[in-house]
Amino acid sequence: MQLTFIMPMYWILDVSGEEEYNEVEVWAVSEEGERVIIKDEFYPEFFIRSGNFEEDVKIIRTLKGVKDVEVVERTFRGRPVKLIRVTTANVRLEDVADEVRKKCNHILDVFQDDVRFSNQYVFKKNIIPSSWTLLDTEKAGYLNGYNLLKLNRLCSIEFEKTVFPELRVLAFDAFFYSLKGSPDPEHSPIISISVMTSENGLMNFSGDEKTLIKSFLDFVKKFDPDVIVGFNSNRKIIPFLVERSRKLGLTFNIGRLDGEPRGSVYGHQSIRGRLNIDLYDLVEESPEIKLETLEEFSQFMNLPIKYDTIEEYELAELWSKDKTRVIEYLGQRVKGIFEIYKLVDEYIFSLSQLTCMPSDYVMAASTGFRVENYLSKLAVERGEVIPSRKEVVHISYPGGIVRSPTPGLHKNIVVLDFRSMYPSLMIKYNISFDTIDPEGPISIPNSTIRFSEREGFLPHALKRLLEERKRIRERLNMLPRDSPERIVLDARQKAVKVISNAIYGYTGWAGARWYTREIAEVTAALGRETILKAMGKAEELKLKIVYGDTDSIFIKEDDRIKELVNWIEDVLGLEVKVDKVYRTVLFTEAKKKYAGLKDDGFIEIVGLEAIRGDWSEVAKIAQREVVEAILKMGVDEGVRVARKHIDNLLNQRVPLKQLIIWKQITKSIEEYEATAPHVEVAKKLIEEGWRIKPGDKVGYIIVKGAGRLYTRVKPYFKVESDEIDWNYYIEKQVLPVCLRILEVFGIKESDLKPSKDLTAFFQ
DNA sequence: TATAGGCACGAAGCCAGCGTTGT
DNA sequence: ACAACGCTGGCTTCGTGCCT
Repeated sequence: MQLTFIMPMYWILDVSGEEEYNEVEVWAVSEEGERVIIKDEFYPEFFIRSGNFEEDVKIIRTLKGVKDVEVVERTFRGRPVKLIRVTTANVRLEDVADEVRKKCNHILDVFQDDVRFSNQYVFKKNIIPSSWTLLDTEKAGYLNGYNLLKLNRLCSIEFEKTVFPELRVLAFDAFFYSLKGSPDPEHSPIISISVMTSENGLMNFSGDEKTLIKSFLDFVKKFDPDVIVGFNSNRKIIPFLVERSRKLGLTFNIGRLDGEPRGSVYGHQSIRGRLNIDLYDLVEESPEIKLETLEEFSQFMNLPIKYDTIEEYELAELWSKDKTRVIEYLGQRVKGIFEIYKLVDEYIFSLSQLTCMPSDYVMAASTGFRVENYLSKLAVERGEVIPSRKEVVHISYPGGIVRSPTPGLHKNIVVLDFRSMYPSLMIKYNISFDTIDPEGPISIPNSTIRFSEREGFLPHALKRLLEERKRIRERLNMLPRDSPERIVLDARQKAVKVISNAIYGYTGWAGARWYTREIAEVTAALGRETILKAMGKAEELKLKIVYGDTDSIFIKEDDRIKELVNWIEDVLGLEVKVDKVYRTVLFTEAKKKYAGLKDDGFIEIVGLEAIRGDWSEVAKIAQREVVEAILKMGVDEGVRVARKHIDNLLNQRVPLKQLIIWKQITKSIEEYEATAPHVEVAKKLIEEGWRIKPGDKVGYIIVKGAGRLYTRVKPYFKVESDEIDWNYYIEKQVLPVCLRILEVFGIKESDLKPSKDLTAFFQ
């Protein structure tokens, strides 16, 4: 019988635990806004497939740390299996698993010994982080001023309550003092820490270092934030503050219980009882943000924050000269961090709910692990055992088809897009690791692989995601534009899309627990078939195809497009939509590069140098203007614009900042086989005390001189204007990118460069 | 603690061919 | 006369960052 008394509802902030003590620690916020710790007992488990159950069970029972042993039924990749379930107590799971591997003689497989304690708990108890949950608890005392509760029973998750609670948010950032090179906690003091909260506004801590740290920590304690948000806090700021505090004999305890932040999985710094969110993680997954700076991120989010940017190399010097300006800039940064956070929190919590990862972890985790967590949760729900992570060799397979574009200008081009092509194909053909069946009724054109009819794990996951997205969007469309619920729902549908779009790629990822190359391969093959069939039909209908890539077709506007769309939906059984219409679109000979003019006058540039992060600003601006001129006015205007930019360089009228070329260091310096300009710059910087790790970007300028390019590069902040090799920027930057566009219209290099007869050039 | 493959394009690296230079 | 040297052009490989 269902009890009807009112049970308190909590929003799950964070789940963590101590495996050795079988103690789970859940931090939550009640509906009334009280912050509580909820403790629960939990015994993690792993599974063994054995060749001799009787004997192995006997041995396992004698092992230290084994609480319970039972033979259970599960499925593994869809097939029923009998497994030994080992429940452990007072030990680390992996230690018991290692012992089992050593002592038992008939082990065929071990499962789930590598699934983290808190994950096991969340999956098994069906707890959804960042969501409202009815909990049956009893009071068990106080801890550091927080009500400590003991969990009796988890009741139910309140899916209907979508709006998140009011959390206390603290944005922060810090500057360190280093005259030369990157700061290091051993020698570089903390200059200043700034914080911003909605209640207290902007605050700054400067002055004596020890006092500064103490007052910052005091403030954190007093304000008691649920969320601490920074930019580059996981990899840089927090580890630095922890180390530096230690050096000064202090403990950087910013958690709700005593202790320092702990380095955790995915490079995340775990702060007890609080969510530690690093916005840099979001920058990394937003390809639109090239330089990955906070300034660029703010701009990308359309925030009207003005930054008086100070770069790292000039910070120390400026600090001695003008402290106010440095503190001012730090304040601008913190404000930016705070404002950005307010725009992305719904998305973060949605991803957290979906993947069942606490929100700070889900931010730090990459796409593959988010997908994997989502699938793992589903697996436990379905009695499917989670495979271990194995090291395998990956052989790549053919992917999508790209059609060569018809070069030139095209008027009125319709872009037809398949809706979620790969997910749809996986659903349509029931493609999954657990449905591969040589005798199965579902055959794949041009392939020997076959699938069974019983709904597979991945199609099930995908259907759930697609239905969820549809449901959310239906609800969303009924709500007023700016309503909080609508914003939450919109964030949620985006999160769902991210996960469902990544499932195909996940199956082809060698690091995945459910890595199944055949699945990815056959899905890609079906994708190729689909687009080829669609293009064939388009041609049959006498439609003019201009270009196509993987799941999109660019077609000259025509009434028969409707017919094509219907045919694709009826015959191929897949959804297509008109994604956009270009009034004019420009193609060169190259694939994956074009520029289109939309009806509203907006110019969309795809793939061209103008949007790449590894070209100088001057070249990017020049190309963008040439493209715009051609699309809006004509080729002559394009030529004029290109000449103007070349002329600017000839007369050295371009600001140094526009000459910087930024390139990423993608691996450790020793691993580079070839000598490259950006690597040489990195080497120089390292010699001078800068720390450069993979993922960092170096900015350089080409200076005058002879020989290889890598002998003529300098870090941008060391270049004097009389050293600049202006000719390089003409010949190797502006000219090639402009010519790439103008060549399509028969313009040659000589048409852009000043001839001996100057009157002809400046006409 | 890397979702996948396809593609363009610059610079380096290598080699053959050829002219110049020094002995 | 001829080896040593250096330049040039053609081709391949490395490296980055984009597209769907």
